[in-house]
Amino acid sequence: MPELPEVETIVRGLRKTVLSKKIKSLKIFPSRVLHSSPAFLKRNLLRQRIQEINRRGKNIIIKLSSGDLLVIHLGMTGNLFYLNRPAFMGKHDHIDLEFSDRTHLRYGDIRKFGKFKLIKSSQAIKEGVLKTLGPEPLEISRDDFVQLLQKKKGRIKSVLLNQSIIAGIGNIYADEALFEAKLHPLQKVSDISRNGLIKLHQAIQKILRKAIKAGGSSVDNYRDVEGEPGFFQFYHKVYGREGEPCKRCGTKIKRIIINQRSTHFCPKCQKKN
DNA sequence: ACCAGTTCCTGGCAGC
DNA sequence: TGCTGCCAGGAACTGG
Repeated sequence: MPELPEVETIVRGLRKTVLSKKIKSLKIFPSRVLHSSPAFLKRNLLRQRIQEINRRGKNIIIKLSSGDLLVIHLGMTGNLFYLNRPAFMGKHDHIDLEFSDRTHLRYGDIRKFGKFKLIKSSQAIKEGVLKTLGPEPLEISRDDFVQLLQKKKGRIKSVLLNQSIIAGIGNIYADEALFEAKLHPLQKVSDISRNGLIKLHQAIQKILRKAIKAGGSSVDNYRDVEGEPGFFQFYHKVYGREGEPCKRCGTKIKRIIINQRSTHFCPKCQKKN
């Protein structure tokens, strides 16, 4: 499932492969992942150049030469593949952009939880999707992070998953960061000490940086734009390790459900206070 | 205003 | 072998 490190890896891959290319043609297979009509997409994508590729939270933002933005969210199973030769559209492919050098960028999504949307430059500032996102976890300072969380209520795991509080962390990295910071996922944010929040800030940044270096985690079907898997899953200390020994103390890793999400933690290392 | 629960969607897998 | 039913979860939505 693409979270911040996977999306960052994809963005870097896109910069390497499609930056400054010109869109020559496109194929569209309408489905619920398309949040813009085929006619609107055709009108605004054809003959545009890829001017900039950025990430905001888990969103990929492609700026076109017109100034319009292509905003892509990969949901659970979305993918963007760079192809240097034409290929048949797969069962779950929704969009294929062909560039003037005859290479392609293909967007697919098996479970259709993703979003593919074109935003006119004039609407970009008003656009809610990106406006409601919290700060970037790799950019927020220690003190701003502490201040931000101190104002929040609820359990720490739910807060980390809430994109309007902090953007980009999903189920895997929330569990891994909480283990790293030795915080129990059910701990109320208001009960975490200033020192605990500082440790959490460090833990989040450390885990995300390491995961980006590893090209993300390929637990399900995640692949980068060139089809390569990430390898951070080999460094997971709690996620997907229910019943296995904690790498720190040997206690069996526990799995519970919080917000309908599996949550993995070490009951000995991560105590509630 | 806030929080918990429900829904969308499909492939993979366990169990019979 | 083939069928059924459950599970994975990001985010929008609903109901209390």
